[in-house]
Amino acid sequence: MRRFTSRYLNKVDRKGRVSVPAAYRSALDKAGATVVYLKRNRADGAIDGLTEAFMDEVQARIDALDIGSEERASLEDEYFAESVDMRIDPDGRIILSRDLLEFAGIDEQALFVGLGQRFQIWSPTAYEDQREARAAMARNLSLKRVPNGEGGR
Amino acid sequence: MRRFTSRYLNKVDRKGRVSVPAAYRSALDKAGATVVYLKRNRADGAIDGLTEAFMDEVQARIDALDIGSEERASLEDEYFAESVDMRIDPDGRIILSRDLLEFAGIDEQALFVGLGQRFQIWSPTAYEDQREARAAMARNLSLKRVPNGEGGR
DNA sequence: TGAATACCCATGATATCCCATAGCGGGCGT
DNA sequence: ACGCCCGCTATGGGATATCATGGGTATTCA
Repeated sequence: MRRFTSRYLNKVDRKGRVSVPAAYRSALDKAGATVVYLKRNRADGAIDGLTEAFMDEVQARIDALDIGSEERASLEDEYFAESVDMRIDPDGRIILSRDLLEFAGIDEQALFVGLGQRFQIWSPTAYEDQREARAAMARNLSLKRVPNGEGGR
Repeated sequence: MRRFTSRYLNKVDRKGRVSVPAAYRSALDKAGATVVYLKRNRADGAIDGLTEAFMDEVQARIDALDIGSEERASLEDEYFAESVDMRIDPDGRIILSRDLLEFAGIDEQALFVGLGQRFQIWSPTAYEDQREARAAMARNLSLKRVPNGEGGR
């Protein structure tokens, strides 16, 4: 599996553990990653699952900015302070801290949603609430071709 | 872990000791660092935790400036004169001097904020006060691709 | 000699690891 | 084409290691 697709509804046990869907784990293995970055996404209230490779790219772009600039500080805060790096345990699970569970409104069940390069973890009800809006927007959008020399990686 | 992420709220005991979050210690080990530089950050009132590698990058940028320029002298002062190097004790703690505690307005609790290559130590209330401003700025920024041959290290 | 610092140990809470089990699906052979 | 068997996945529980924190004691330096 090369990218994150489909949806998986998994249980959160009372220790806060959730199984990462096997398909996602295989996508992560492919990238040589044993860690996942979980980031609060304040735009939609979900938890973003990001790969090490993605964070490396973010890091590279931030490193290119001026040290001491407010611009750099705010981006560092947005990407790193809002993220947690999680190891996937031997059984394929991660732990969602009380903090993250509360942020995303997750209690018993966590919905994994594959979005290609990244995935999200939602409270099932919260996802349902915004799903129609996303679908409606997608119906009115088309995918433009990438101009030469851009859209890297 | 390879970088500083997330936030950790730790207690400052009456000797001025604070535990460095285990994840940060492992990031420091990974970088082969035994010392951390603590620097008063006069721009935002927090304490910067900087690695040897980060200081090397600062040094490189300063070395590129004109020798004898006021600009260079003031940046040297800001980055080197303001920094103290801290040893981490066998239990994973550092001591924040009365001086530093006062500068950052920290009393009982110290908030560690991971910012990728560096971290900061804040008074929880002071951090809260400026957090929204940083978030707002981040929302209006995007991370541009690093042009070839730049943004190195 | 006194204050600040370094080092040692103790403790509760939490996370990490290990093992066990149930259920589903795929593959295989007949 | 059908059914059986095996392996993997998701999930639960218990044992173990690690972490943050507190206190005590030695040591250093002025």
